[in-house]
Amino acid sequence: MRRDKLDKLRAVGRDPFRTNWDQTHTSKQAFAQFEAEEAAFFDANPTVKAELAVYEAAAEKFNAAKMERRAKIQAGEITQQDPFELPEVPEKPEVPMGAEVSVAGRVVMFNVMGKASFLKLLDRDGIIQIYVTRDDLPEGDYNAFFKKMIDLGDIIGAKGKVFRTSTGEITVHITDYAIVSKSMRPLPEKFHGMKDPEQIYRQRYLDLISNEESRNRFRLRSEIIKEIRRYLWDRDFNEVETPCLHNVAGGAAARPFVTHMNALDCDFYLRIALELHLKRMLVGGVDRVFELGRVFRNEGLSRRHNPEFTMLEVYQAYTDHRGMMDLIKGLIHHLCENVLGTFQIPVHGKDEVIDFAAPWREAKYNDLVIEATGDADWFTRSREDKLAACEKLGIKVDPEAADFEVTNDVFEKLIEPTLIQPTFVTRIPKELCPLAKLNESGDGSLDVFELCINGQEIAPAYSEQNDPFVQREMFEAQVGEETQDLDEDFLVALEHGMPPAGGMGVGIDRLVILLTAAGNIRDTILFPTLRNKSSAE
RNA sequence: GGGUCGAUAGCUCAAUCGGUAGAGCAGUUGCCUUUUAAGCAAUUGGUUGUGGGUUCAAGUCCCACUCGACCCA
Repeated sequence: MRRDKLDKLRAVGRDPFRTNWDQTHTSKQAFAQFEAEEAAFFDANPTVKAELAVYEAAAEKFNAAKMERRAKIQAGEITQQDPFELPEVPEKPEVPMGAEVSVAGRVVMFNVMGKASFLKLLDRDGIIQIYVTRDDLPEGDYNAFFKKMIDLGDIIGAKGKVFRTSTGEITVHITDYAIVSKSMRPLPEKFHGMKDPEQIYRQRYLDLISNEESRNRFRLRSEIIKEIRRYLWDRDFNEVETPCLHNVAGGAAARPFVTHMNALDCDFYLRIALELHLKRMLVGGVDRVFELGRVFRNEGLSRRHNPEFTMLEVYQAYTDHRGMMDLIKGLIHHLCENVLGTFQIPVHGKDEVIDFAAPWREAKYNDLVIEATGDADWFTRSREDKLAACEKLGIKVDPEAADFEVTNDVFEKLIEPTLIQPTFVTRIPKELCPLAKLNESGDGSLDVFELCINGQEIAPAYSEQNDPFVQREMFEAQVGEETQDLDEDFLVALEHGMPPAGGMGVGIDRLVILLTAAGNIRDTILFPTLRNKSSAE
């Protein structure tokens, strides 16, 4: 269909896919410039400002009456032909037009009103309206080309002076334009936007064009990442990039993806964590180090899990998990202040608000379990008694699960979902993590915390294990459970001496879910993992 | 992996008990020089996810498959 238009455009020497357009202003920049010009004019002409206020009040009444009439027509109470009176509106006081701007963007609205038209262009900052009349364009252009050749979805450039319409919208009154890139396919429905989740993920660009909420969320994600970097750089952390292809998939308990390298004829694992390489950096003397990178876990998909996700890991020498508490609290406060402009974040789908400004709770793992089970002697009971107790509590547990796994099921199913406000869960049992230092108390708990917010784990942090002998023992205990291979190279690194350090991992996607009140990890990942679908049409 | 629900025009959605597949937006053709989901008039658009079955008759009932959503493991 639209191919015909390509030929017609080319026939008169207009390239439907131009190489450039000189965009001098984005929508936001044009608004800012005009508002400044307008303010300067009002300062010099205070009477006009007063007259304009009178006019705007009248215009508002006029528009309200018009809307009311339209609503009545829609409801069938009156018809288009019924007589009607609209309130009088005084002559609009003259405000000079602003300077000329050149804008560009995708046409997302096109109202032709006879010899004049309104269009809206979507650019990287938002949406700006342009206005054109027949007489502003070269003879014949408006009827033969402007109205005929521009479709919703085309990318156009437009040049003209800025003004404010009678309804108060800042608009560019254009005198020159060009179709910069013709769209061959129609846009999604303009009012409802794109709804089908599958299509949103597969064709995210259409979602971004038609859904402002989605656009805003991904802009926020970008700003969050920018501010995380700034926060860490300001505190003298070095950003590094370590390999994605690992010989041993270590640093976490997760099933890895396996891939094959032809040149060396050997298998590699896609990394499941950043930890072991970043600790090698500590050994190498990079005392403050972080990496923001993708990790891959070959596990299920859910509202909270995508097989590839973005992780921040931070390591700081000469501190411990307590230092990490200050760091993550400071980081989230920084994001609240510099990105969101608020410390209170609503929870998606719930009538609840997370208050980051209030003091953050700190609770020991064991205390939380005792509180949730109502059993002060929980930890001295046998595995069988615990299993029986779980049944009473309505928690499904694998009957083969080890003692600590039964308890951890209680934690994950009964406690974690209730931790909505920021909570540092400390003193986690040593079986759950082989890479942290044991607490001095000798009770088998670790000097670690798990920061839980909105019922999910956001950031685990450790006082990092730097004793190579203890580390080896703890690895060997884990390898038996087939979750991790033993990373001999890492142990050799530790044997060279690693400074005492605090380390932390932050799931960026989950953080973004939290901070943007999204309901699903897939709303925070541009192109979430989906099954291949051959009929991509 | 298990359960529940879903897939109808480019998009958002209808279609009663199994009986001629419709509407709005988008598109096309007109009218309209400050519109705001603009309006008015006309008009195009479909192998109802795929494959099979039951039936005089299937978008609708049955079976299998594909893709997805939600919940569970």
